[in-house]
Amino acid sequence: MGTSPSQSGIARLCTFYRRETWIEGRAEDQLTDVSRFPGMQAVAGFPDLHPGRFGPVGAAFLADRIWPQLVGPDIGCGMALFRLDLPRHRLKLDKAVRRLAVLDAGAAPERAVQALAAAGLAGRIGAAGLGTIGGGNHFCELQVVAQAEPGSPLAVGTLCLLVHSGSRSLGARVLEGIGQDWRQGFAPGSAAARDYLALHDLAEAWARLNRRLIAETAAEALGADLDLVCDAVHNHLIRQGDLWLHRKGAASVAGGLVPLAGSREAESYLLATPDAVPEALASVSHGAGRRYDRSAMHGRIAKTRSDLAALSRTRFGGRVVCADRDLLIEEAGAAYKSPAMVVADLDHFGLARRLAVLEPLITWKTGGLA
DNA sequence: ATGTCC
Repeated sequence: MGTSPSQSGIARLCTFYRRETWIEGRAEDQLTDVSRFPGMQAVAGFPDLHPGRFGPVGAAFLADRIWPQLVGPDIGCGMALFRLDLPRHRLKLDKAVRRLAVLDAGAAPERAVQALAAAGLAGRIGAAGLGTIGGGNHFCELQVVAQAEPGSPLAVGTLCLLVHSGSRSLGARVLEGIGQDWRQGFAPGSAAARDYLALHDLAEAWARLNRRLIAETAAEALGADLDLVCDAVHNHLIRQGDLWLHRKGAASVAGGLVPLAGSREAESYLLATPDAVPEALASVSHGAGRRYDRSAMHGRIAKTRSDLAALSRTRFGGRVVCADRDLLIEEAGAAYKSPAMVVADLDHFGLARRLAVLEPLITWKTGGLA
């Protein structure tokens, strides 16, 4: 673990990647910048660290103030893994792709309203948009367990759904709606902080519900029952005594199990997360981390028919459904680092242990024209 | 990240 010398008034900064792990310099600069925010107590950087708009992604920040930009616009975004009771031999890939097209419409309105009420959120936040995946790096992926370690809750051959999504336009509206004052952070107890926290908590609850409804919609389309294995939020804010823990692209280990997303060309992982290293701020990586930003990918992959066709098939024999050609290129497997290296780093520092390896079968981004 | 910006 890399640790900066701690002095009075300077945050403790710990990084959890080995020397041989490539981290973009600009992301490390952002991590240092944030560690110098007034009142910052501790910062943890993980091996999927990469640059973001307001600060690094793949990090956790403990502060005596509330910094909405360190959570970002997609409040409550997270990764949820579900087990399906569908036997693999009954899965017909192309038929499943056709059936999953219902994902573009989101959850049925009656179901969305009912789920919102059951979650105690009726009248506090809208049901519109529930069950929609969104854009960017979000997806709903059908996976199969390829390897399982002792203690894994998932057996080899089990079909799963991994859902990566958040609060859609709700979280973005929260960040935009609080004006520009947030650039200096909010003092806890201030009216601004209370307003932000109330909306933040709603957006986080909505996002968790959103992931479940996406998975339920997909499972129903496949004729399968499902049960939740784990759901780990990675963009949020949570109180820790007198301090505030901000996570940006860093998964909470509160549930003891965390899904770590691979890419279209790399396996995902189920991790056991013991929370035994206080400097890691009860957080781990949530994915492989970007190697190339979105614009750089357009310079690396041509928008030819054959290149786009290649991106729609994976080395696992799977399918990628993404009618938005730009997004397909921006989210190509080549845009991401190796999740195996990320997991190796987390294991090296005692933050996570590999329980299962999952291969992608169908990645659903968007079937409609964007 | 955004029924987003060009």
